[in-house]
Amino acid sequence: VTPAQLKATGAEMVLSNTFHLHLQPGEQIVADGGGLHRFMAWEGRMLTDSGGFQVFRVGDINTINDRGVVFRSPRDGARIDLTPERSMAIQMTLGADVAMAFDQCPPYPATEADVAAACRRTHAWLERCISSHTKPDQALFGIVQGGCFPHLREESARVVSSMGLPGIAVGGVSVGEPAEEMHRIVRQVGPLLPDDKPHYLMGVGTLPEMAIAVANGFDLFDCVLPTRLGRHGAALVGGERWNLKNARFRHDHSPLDPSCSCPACTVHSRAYLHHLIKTDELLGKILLSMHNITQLVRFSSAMAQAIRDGCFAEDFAPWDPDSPAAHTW
RNA sequence: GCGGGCGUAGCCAAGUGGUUAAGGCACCGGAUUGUGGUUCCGGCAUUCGGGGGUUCAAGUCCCCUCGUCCGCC
Repeated sequence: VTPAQLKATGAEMVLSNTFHLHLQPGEQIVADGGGLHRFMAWEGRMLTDSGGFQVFRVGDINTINDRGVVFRSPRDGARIDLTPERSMAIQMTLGADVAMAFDQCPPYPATEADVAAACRRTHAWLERCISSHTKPDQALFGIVQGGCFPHLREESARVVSSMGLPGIAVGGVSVGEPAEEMHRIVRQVGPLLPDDKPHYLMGVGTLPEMAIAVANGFDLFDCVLPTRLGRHGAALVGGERWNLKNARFRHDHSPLDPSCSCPACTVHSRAYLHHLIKTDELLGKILLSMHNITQLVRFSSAMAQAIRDGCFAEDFAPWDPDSPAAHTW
């Protein structure tokens, strides 16, 4: 979607990816283009991921030790050497408003010993990130690890909270663990974080999971889901996922979601969206992505209103007419 | 009229006597959680144009028939 289209959804912040931008086009080109905001013409806030997650996700790691990670570029096989210092340098060059610490995100499942080692390394790397981060107009957030082990989570939350950073993230979730595990971690760790700093839950997620997280003190999220679902033909409607490929939409000329203000819903029909998706038209993916982002923004606004009105809870579902928070939707 | 080729799912097809008839597209579902992004997974022919025969066994061989394409008159 274009920056103007994204702005129209009500979104205020964009996450950009250090790993991918480093591989292509390279951070120097972004800097030469006036920095990330100007390069992509996004006037709102921006955050860059550190690349730590992609290292674990993309695999093909040559070596990983206390110094950093060496792996092969999945794009052209080139050797990539990523350390906390290097990640900070790249992120400072990119110039987002928020940079993320370079962490080690263990896969799921992982042994307690492996997760404990990843925590130690993540904490040591965090100190190096702090030392090498010298861009005063850019915030640096630390990341809590600890997998599914409560005592490791608790220790990591304590260590990361003690660093005096302007924001704290919880990572190592939504990496393939059962949803209940993730909810347990969110409920445990959220309350352990300092009240006066933004809490960022990385990689989450679905609307119900955002509500659980907000109920436990989280403020910030990022997730591929709204756009990935959009690209694959699914729409978030009334708390459900609808697959627009389904034949039931072929003759349905009503609006996708009559209560939604996005272009997909206000100017097009379900039958047309179905047709665009079935014919693999780029416009279908764009419209559904915009719709899904709009739903996320709308859900966030509804949560904020419900908190002000004293009717917010973990099972927040404002689209349900029987919900005490129905008026926020 | 004569000679030859071909008929297998909605489409393109593999199969040349031996367990439950490849595969692809389309179609019908499902999945997707710190962006590897046109992805992944599952379903979809009790039957091979139709009929008869040979054989323990036929999509495969034989006969008839229908359809279709090519060549020659």
